[in-house]
Order: sequence, then C-alpha cells, then structure tokens
Amino acid sequence: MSDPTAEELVSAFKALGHPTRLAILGWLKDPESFPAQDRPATEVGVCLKHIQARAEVSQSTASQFMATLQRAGLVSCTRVGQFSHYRRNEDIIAAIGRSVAVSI
Amino acid sequence: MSDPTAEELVSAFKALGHPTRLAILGWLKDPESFPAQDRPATEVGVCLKHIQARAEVSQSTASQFMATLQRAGLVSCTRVGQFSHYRRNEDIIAAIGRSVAVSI
DNA sequence: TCGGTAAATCACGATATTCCGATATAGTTG
DNA sequence: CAACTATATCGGAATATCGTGATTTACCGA
Repeated sequence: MSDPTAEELVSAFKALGHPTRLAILGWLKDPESFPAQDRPATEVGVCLKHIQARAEVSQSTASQFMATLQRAGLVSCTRVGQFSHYRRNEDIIAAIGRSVAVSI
Repeated sequence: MSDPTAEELVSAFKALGHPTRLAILGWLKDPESFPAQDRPATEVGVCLKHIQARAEVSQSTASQFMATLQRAGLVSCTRVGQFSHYRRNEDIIAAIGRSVAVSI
C-alpha cells in the first residue's frame, strides 16, 4: 500500500477525531465480539445494526459515522442482501500508522 | 511516556485534522529551515512569526493554531522576551505514533 | 515613561459538524 | 403484491470550528 497523501491523512485524522468513530474502529478489530449474524463477521464484516447498538446512536447517525470512516478509507462495506457489513481496511490503516510514525 | 488515553488521542486527531496544522507540525521537524532568530530554533523552538509567515495566515490564526496543537500536547511553547517559540513534543508524538500502530 | 513590537485573547460572521427524525430505497418474506 | 426490515439519504436545529480584525497584555529599547 502506497503512502497516503497529506490530504488523505487529514481526512483520516478528521474521521478519527471523534470519540465514537475512534471507538468503532477499535471495536472492529474484534468482529467476533459482536452478536452472531447470518454471514460470519470475520468474513464480510460487522452488520451496521450491531455497530449501532454498541455505539448507542440512532440508525441514521450510525450510518453516517460509517460513511465518514469509509470516505476516509478506513473501512469498507460489503452489502449482503439487506445488510451492510463493515470491516477495517487493515492495509490502509497500517499505511496511515506508518505515515504517523514517519511523517508526523 | 505513558500511553495516551482515548480522549488524548481524539484531541490529537482533531488537531491534526486540519491541513495547515498538520503541515506546521511537519515543518517543525526541521527548525533550521526557518529564518534565523536571536535564539537558535533548535534550542528553544521556532518563533511564531516565522510559522505565521510560512503558513500565510493572520497573526491571530497562527496563534490559535499553535494553541490547538499545544492543547493536544503535540508542541510546547518557550517564551523568551516578547517571542513565543514552538517546538515538537517528540516524546508525546512518538507515544501517539505507537498508539496508532497498536490501538488504532 | 513612552512608543513600538510580539503574541494572546476577544467578538463575530461564515462555514462545517453533529445528531436526529422523517423519508426514500432495496431487499426479504409471506 | 403487500408488509416488513435494513440501510441510506434528506432536512434541519444545535453546536463547533474557522479565520479575521480589533483589542489587550507583555516585553523591549530609547
């Protein structure tokens, strides 16, 4: 994964500059800690409903939080039927980690 | 340096989630690239005026940018006479880098 | 002490973010 | 097809951030 641009870094920092979004990204490191779902979370990601329940925000807010994380490249979405599943983009997150270590 | 709390991380991400502030923190890695000043920048930090000039913002904005970075713990200020000098808190920045690598 | 300079703080309009309920869109099931 | 469920998007009110000029505070030198 190539190094993120300054613009991409800013976008990631903005997304992480919110306690709930930062927490969600942490939760997604352990998808199995969420309630069971039809398709295993380790494969397709965690269903939005479960993220919403743990974050204790409205459905609308949960959806927008995930859209923000997605625009920042931190997570990706897999839609299966009616369900949107979110999981971490580990390679991009690692690249950001490297950038923080090197260029910040 | 102990690990930053989630709250401290959020505060740092907020501060870095702005292109100019992110750039300033990068500039401060090379204090000698700024114009010469009475007290050497490598010792006390870079004078606000020089940061303001490079960022091309008003004096007020420059001062507030640095206050934001300071509140996030990313820089510290050394006042010498009428001049405020800013430099990176390398230990805290390193701790945040470690947190990003580990907990993000 | 006075005039000048540096920086912090204040006040404020402009803009963006936050979070929600309501609605729209899709898919699923009977 | 109709009712139901999951999610996305819209519209909006509350709040926060952004950037500025004006003011205040602090320090300096004559």
